[in-house]
Amino acid sequence: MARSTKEQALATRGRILDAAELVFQRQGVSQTSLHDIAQGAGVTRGAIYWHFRDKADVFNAMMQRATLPMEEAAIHTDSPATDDPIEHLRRSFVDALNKTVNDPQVRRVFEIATHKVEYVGELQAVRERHLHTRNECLAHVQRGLLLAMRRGQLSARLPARAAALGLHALIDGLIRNWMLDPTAFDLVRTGRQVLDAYLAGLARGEAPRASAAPRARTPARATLSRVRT
Amino acid sequence: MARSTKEQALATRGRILDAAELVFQRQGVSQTSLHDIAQGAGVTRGAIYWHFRDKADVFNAMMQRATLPMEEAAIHTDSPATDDPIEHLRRSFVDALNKTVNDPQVRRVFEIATHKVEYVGELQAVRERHLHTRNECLAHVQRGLLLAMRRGQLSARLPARAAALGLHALIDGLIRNWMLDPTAFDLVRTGRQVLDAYLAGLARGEAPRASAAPRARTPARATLSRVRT
DNA sequence: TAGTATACATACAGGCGTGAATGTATGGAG
DNA sequence: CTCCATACATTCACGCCTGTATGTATACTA
Repeated sequence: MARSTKEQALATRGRILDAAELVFQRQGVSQTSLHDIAQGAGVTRGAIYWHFRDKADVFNAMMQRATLPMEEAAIHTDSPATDDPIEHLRRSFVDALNKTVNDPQVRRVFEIATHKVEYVGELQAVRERHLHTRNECLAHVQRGLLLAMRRGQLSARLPARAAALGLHALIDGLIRNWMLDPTAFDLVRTGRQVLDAYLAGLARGEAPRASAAPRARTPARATLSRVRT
Repeated sequence: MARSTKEQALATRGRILDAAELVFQRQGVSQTSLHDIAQGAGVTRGAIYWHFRDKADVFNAMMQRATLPMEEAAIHTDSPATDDPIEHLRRSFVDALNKTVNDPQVRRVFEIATHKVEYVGELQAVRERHLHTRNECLAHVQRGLLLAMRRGQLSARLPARAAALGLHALIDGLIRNWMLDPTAFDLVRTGRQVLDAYLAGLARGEAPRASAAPRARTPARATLSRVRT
């Protein structure tokens, strides 16, 4: 065939990644041959081998294309030292939930990364990149919580790291469980509710100690009254 | 070779499943051939084809062998209508965390099911079984929370279903994140802390009301009466 | 003790996917 | 206008894995 111009080549590359997303989601990564992807993209394997080294390279490119905007957004939200770190975190998480629900590409790639790939061999590196990203996110959350503790918005009964771990696990677990069956519940609404519940728990302190203590303590209400859009 | 007695045959079957666990964990399910498993078990593919239909059948048997005790334990904890449902739930979850940390087989199979398999084709059924199990667990948790609400241990500000969803997501997310890097934090200790924090949040009510979405339509009070076991 | 079902091992045929090698036509630089 | 790098398409050889068919020796049963 004929050689195309650079923009066309880039478009071809994009179509290959688009096709990879769809086929990966349907058949799983390992059950997908480069022929399948090529067919989906309307090209031949030759085109794929031109743009990428092998299937793992296609996978990496696909992941990067989808997660880069997310990571940049996450990093972007770090700089502003707001006067209300709690609300800042809250909004970040709710945004993530919204994006998960509304952006089909994010959902596709997320599902692939969650249920349609085996992290083994070459893909192991991807897993470690995930871990690294998670740790950065965790550190970010931890800083926010620490700030809130200093300002008296949160009780310091449990360490900031543990609180951040829990917060992250809560959102991560919610998203994962929602992806299992998106009709099971409203991710954003439920997410807001449980997020608020967890933050409320952080605001007051620990919780029901071993024996059943019906917890009729002081309301300690004032802490989180200052929430805004 | 020679035919072995029934116990020996059963032992062979067990060795095949043991080998499958190890090889699946190392190479991933799809990258593992029946020859690999046979070699790990010290038999030939013929033995595997005698005991199982194909690789998916081996996988299912492996999953079932590991998860059956867990599910039975979960079901077992349902019956006693304790007078302290919160503490009951708390102990169940902490037990799960302990088991995750201490039982190497559970950890192996969990990691395989989480990161070393693609839920596609025949394995899709496994995923649906997971979902079913999760729903049962969720219903169980929900009943416990509802009971606690009726007894005044918990505020009924957010519906029992959402609270259960969050509780489940919290534990699930914690376990998943811990599996990513078991050295990152102490699962049981951190689990206890965030669990208590979340329950404390449930005990008091919601917390920061987001002025963003002032969905203060219904008094949100009726939720308690609307939900039933 | 003979026969049969069991519990495997071995042998065979076929398909499929990969990677590399090769072909080819065009866009752009000089 | 020429030439070369680009952007693919096509072809080929190889290995591996699967499923099945067949072999075989033992345990059980009557």
